[in-house]
Amino acid sequence: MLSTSLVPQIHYLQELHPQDPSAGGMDLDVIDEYLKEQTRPNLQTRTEEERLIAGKRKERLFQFLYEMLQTPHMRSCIWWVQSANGTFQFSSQNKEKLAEMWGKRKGNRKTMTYQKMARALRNYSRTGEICKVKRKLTYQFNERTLRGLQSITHRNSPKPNCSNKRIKNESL
DNA sequence: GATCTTGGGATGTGAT
DNA sequence: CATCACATCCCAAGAT
Repeated sequence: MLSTSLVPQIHYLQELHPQDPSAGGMDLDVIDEYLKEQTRPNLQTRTEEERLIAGKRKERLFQFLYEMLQTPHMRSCIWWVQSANGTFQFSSQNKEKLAEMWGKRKGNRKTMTYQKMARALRNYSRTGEICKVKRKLTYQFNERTLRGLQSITHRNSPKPNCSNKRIKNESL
């Protein structure tokens, strides 16, 4: 069928240091190829058709981000600070790459930039899906949003249900 | 002090 | 026609 990878059934719960791991520049070529694929105008028309068939609405930004957070080779752009409470962080060096991917996926006319994507992210502060945390380039999914995304991602895998109430921000 | 990060108003756009 | 979810623009204020 098609490759509308809305639901990757991967589940990575790695708690890695909030250090920027992008210094390796490991998977950037893979990302580049991805970007090229998303540029094909043909793909976009097809997807639109399939979308209606599948009853799928356009993918939301927070869904895209969550998806990227579950994608190992995207760790050069974005990663979990604490996947349990939904805090994640962008790479200062590769955030534009990620934004570009977002823009291509949406089929925007101009190139998406981190500035513009972050603006959209700030709109989430009002509705609460995602909030900014004090740390640089770090945001946090709302609990409800996070649960929703998790349940969509793996509806079949049993999961250790850790009942964590909102964890206080680590002191900086 | 230049560059980076954050914040938000205003207005436009495509889809529903 | 209205609303939603950004996209685009732009400018200003902090942070590094």
